[in-house]
Amino acid sequence: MTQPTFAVWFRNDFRFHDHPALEAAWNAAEEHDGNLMFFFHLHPDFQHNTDSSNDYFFQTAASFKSQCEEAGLKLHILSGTVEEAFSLLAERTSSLREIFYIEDYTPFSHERDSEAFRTLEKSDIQFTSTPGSYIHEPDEIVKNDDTPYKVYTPFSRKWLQEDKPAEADDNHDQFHKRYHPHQSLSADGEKAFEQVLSSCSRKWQALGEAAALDRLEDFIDDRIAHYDKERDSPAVAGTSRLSPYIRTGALSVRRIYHAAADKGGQGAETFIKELAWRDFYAMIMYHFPETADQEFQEKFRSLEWVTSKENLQAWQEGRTGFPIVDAGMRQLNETGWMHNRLRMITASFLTKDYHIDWREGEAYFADKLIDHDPASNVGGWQWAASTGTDAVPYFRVFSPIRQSERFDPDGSFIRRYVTELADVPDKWIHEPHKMPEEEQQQASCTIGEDYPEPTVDHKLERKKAIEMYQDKGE
DNA sequence: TGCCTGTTCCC
DNA sequence: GGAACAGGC
Repeated sequence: MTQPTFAVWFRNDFRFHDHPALEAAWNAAEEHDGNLMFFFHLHPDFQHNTDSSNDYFFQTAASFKSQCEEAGLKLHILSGTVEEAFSLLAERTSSLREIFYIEDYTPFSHERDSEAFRTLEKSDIQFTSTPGSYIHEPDEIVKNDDTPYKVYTPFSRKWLQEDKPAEADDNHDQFHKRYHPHQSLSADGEKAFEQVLSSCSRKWQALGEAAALDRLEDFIDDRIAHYDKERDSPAVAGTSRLSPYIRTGALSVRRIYHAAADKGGQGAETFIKELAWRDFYAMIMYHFPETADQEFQEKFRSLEWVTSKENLQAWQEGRTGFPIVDAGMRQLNETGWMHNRLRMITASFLTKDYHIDWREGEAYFADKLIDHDPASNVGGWQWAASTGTDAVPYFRVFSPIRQSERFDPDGSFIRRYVTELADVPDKWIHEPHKMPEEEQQQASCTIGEDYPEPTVDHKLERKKAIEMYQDKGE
């Protein structure tokens, strides 16, 4: 009799530590004297866009594939539509009994998973999900009347009180015992994956699980103690920089939580609240999936956004004429990551100064951010656009100049990314267009040539923005 | 985790 | 002319 096969479907969880689906598959294989198998499905929706977000994701997947191979295991790659991929999987793996995966709650994932279930519903192959992508799953933290929270602060209070899940057992050093080297499951899949990788041309430092665990250790040992004081200065490496690992699953958020909680202190407490924000936005998107592309506040669904290709492009390329905005956008374009303070500033600028639809900004961030998380990205954009739940009130408009003075006082962050302003004196770094001609010459920076004039009048646009929201009946 | 403006009080 | 504060958007 053939041994049953227990598969793990890796999706955005490229790790061995704290992987409950792996643990469950391992336990099932042990119990039934079966085999383990791993696979990843290269979804066609992602295959043709290799902007930095997907580039980073696929290269992490590739590094995990190598990590598996080094451990004597194999990560099979399936390609094609979900239906094609899972039909092929069932056809080629006659002993397949159960597929384990970590639950992911975005509308996209939900749709993809349903398609997979439908494809195999007539077979006797089971799907089994486990938690593992969040500290508390989206349906776990609810109000006393069982309805979902809509405001972060009360949510976070409840979130902080709850017992936290323990980590899954990690038996990966034993996996090879239950792994039988199958032939390549799908030559097409392997080929498609190679093809995608060949168009991923960026060089990333420190990809994958081992690097992620190292960075976590550095953060906990050296930086978390000052996190509360330094996280708002983009010029200082004060944030954890763990988000790309969270997004790819190279690092478990539950591992991060326990490491931070064990360390303790004010910095750790502030940091842990940021982990709660991630759960909060995942929870919002789970309960209100339509807010992935519609305003949470219904009265703002009819806002009349301005269409301006020119301004959108200026924002994307970091030539708005507002140094802090341009520095943030250039950091995103160059590194695939942006400091959170700057995400707020650039998002506020796009929506409140250019009056451009937040969905434009959200889509751009989704393509670029190596830590792109759909729920947090939409949540952050709707926060900045004042259309979200618990969003910034529409009349609290960020001033790109005041924010710059407060969070990059000596302009060192600006100078790092907007190099044409490198020699501009501190006095003018936040508003270089006010610099007298003589000083422009000394700084080798002629405004209007080397660096743009401000593309809009902030004071005026602020007023227009407030009126635009006010008209929607407050 | 907003910013501006106007007022008062003091120097 | 600036600090401190209140109120409005």
